[in-house]
Amino acid sequence: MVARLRRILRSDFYNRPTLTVAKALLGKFLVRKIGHKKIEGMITEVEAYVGPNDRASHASRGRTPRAEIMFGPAGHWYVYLVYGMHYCLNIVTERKGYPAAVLIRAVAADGVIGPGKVCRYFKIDRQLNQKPATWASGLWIEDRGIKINPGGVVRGRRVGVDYAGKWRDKKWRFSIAA
DNA sequence: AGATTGATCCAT
DNA sequence: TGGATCAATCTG
Repeated sequence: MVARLRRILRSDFYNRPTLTVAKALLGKFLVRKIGHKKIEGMITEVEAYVGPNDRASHASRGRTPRAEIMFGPAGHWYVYLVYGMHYCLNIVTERKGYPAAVLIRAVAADGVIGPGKVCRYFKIDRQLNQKPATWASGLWIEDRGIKINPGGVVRGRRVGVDYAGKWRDKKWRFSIAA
């Protein structure tokens, strides 16, 4: 019997190039703790939003109150409302002062679900915005020893960013091949 | 294909 | 202060 690995990812994991972090997050486990209950699922799809010039990123308009967290240190949650009804969950990456984050687009838990449903399923709302991804905050990511080999990763264009000019075609969406 | 929904941002 | 925009989902 193999010992069950459960290692909570720390800030040094997130404080690396965003594309590296995005790919490395595939196969990791998102864990939500509410009281004595836990909600868990494996991350299956992510998107990278990188730097101040990425027009698809909220940070491209500078340090606005909403995007400010993306300029902060790695390993913090960025939760925001889209379309007036859904929350999206992102984890801030790279060094303080460089705005970047990875959007958690899909998680395998009772079937694969999209970004709005991820937040509904995991009971994530703005209370978690700007909180660290630690046990204390009630939402973190664990390494459970699952390795995704590079051949099992699908690369594609990001979703819903047709307005983003030359940044539209960046293949910064990564998912686990079905 | 359209409705829904509201925070955010920018132009006025 | 008002209007356009939006990293989504559901319904028909």
